[in-house]
Amino acid sequence: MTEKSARGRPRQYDVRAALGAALLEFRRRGYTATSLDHLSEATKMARPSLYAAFGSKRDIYLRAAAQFAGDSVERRDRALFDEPSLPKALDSYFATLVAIYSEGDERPLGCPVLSVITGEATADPVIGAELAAALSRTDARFCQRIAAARDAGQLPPSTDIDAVADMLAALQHSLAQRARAGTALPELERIARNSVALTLKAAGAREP
Amino acid sequence: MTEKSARGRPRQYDVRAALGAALLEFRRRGYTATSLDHLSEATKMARPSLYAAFGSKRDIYLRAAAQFAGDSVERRDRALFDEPSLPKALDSYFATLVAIYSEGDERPLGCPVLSVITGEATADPVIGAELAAALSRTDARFCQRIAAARDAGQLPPSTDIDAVADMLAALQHSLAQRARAGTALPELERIARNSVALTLKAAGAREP
DNA sequence: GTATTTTTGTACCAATTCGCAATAAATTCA
DNA sequence: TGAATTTATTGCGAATTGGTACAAAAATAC
Repeated sequence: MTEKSARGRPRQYDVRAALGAALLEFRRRGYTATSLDHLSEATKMARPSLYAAFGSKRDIYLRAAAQFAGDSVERRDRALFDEPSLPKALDSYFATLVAIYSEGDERPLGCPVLSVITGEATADPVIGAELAAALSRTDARFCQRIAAARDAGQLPPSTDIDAVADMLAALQHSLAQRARAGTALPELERIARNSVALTLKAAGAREP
Repeated sequence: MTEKSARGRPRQYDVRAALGAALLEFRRRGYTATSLDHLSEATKMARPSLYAAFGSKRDIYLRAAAQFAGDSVERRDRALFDEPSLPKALDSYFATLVAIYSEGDERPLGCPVLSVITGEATADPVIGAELAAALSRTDARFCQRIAAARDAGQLPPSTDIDAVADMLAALQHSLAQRARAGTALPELERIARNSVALTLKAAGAREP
């Protein structure tokens, strides 16, 4: 027996697809320069429908970014936490990351948060909080992963977890910035590999 | 004998001061969200006057950013190149940098380029080129400084100049991003000190 | 004093922007 | 079948945006 839908005219949009299309627009232009008309075209939804479905422009961004984060976090966490070897985990994580940053168009679009809302973060408190939260999440993940490696004996007991995590976060911020500036994927990959190797060297990682 | 001015009504604005005020507005809001009205108020110049003096909104940004870069490059180069000891040079350079990133308002505004135009870089080719050029200039400076340190015997002859420079550039990108997200100066300083120390350790720097 | 030049200031323009009101369309329920 | 509900659509409004035309103001030159 097919499930009966609720009353009312059926939706012509798919929430996930619409949010995905919206985020691509935001990534193409940056937050402010993406208009409701851009979003309307991309989602094939009229502006009032966008408002009814998702709320204001800012709400649309926040929901789209959250969906993207939710979709990609598993991919990234698998790379970071499922591999017992720290060097391999980091290489895999950053390879995944630069692939994400290079997705979407014929030229890289960078990070859906760092590359899209950085300009607006100071003047708009909600956007600023979103940027700060994104940075904090990344920091927390790297701290967690470095702590796990130290506890597994792959790093010295005296390892300064925060300092090493800061280096890895810096690499992530840099890759996003470079992707946004047009750096090609192979170059991003080279930078990631070299920097991971140097960071591990500095941290005193045990050879595998 | 006082110098006679040219014909015409005397200017009521100072070019340097106007461009400085304009850049502060751009740093406060990001590029697109800064309107001609914002710039007009900040510079105390009417919009037609802004056009006559500096050109379009984009021209204003580019000129203001160039003036800022010109003013701060000496400060930064002095820190980086005048100090023979690489660790001291880098510490001094990044201390200068985070001070710059924290200047301007009661909360840090980050980098006048990386923190302001990143969102617009993909859709506007001129802005994109400006972002890419800023990244390239930073890369070139770090490469030059690391090569000088290797040639002075402070780093091993086999040092991978590019890889080390990439790490330092990553730190700079990260500090800009963190400043923009509201990170306080003491925290930026801590991250910079720790990251410089780890980078030098990875590079095999000689103890002073 | 008039002409020329440069700058300032007012007024205006066309287009865009975000957001809303009202209505029509498409479904289910009673 | 009509009512209720949800969604889509058209039209609109107020405000903003980047930019321009033109006249007035303020100086020098003759």
